Amino acid sequence: MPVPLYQAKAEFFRMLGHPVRIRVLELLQDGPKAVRELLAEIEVEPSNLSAQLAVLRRSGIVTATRDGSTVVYALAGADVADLLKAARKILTELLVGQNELLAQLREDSA
Amino acid sequence: MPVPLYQAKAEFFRMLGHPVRIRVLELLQDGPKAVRELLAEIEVEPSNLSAQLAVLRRSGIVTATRDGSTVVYALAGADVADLLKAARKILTELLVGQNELLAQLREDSA
DNA sequence: TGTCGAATTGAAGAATTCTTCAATTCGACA
DNA sequence: TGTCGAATTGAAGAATTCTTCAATTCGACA
Repeated sequence: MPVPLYQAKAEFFRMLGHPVRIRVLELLQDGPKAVRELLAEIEVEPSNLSAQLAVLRRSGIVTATRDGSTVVYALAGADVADLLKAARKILTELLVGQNELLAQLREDSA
Repeated sequence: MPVPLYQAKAEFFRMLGHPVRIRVLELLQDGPKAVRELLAEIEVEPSNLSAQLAVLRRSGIVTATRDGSTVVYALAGADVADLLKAARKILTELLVGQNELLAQLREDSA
């Protein structure tokens, strides 16, 4: 029983749908990072970060390797940059649209 | 108090994270579609589809216009195709990776 | 105006995801 | 071996999202 493709896609996007996970992926675009480094840049409890890293790991989009007493995460080679760029493009349009709406509302009440 | 960008991004991806919503966006790439047409192609209760369409509408990624007794949805101009293409690319890599893992597991047990 | 079909909405319970805490794993090093 | 720090895990409650039902809106048309 193969998972329908649109369901796999939905799960993929849901995996991206968390602020901490987004920040981790963005940080990893500059290269591998230890958990401690991530912790230093993201305001979140260690156990919470671990949980979010586990979500990313389970999806396969990142890999974790132990290096002495620290664990280093890296993008699993996938081209995350393109995805985030496409997302940013749409998001920009959407936010601009919302601002225009806001502006209209202001005019109406003026 | 502006919404942090990474939170806006996370909300955006969460908005995409539902099978029905993905299918709607894919169908709308071929042009505007009436709700009845969507309903004919997606196996889901009318009220459920409406709820998912409401999520898409609220995000601004689609627009709804009334045409007589039917309502027609369309992409709000945003370049959704690029996004879905980038997502498919990564997803393909991830699924291939999972298959390789599966193959290894089979070997191990052989 | 009255009625019909298309679509949406509100409400409520089910299901999923998040967050936090305490406990555990694992390697480094004395 | 014993202990420390780094990171993860399991569990439990809180929060969010999903699904379904019944009720409502809205235009078309008699």
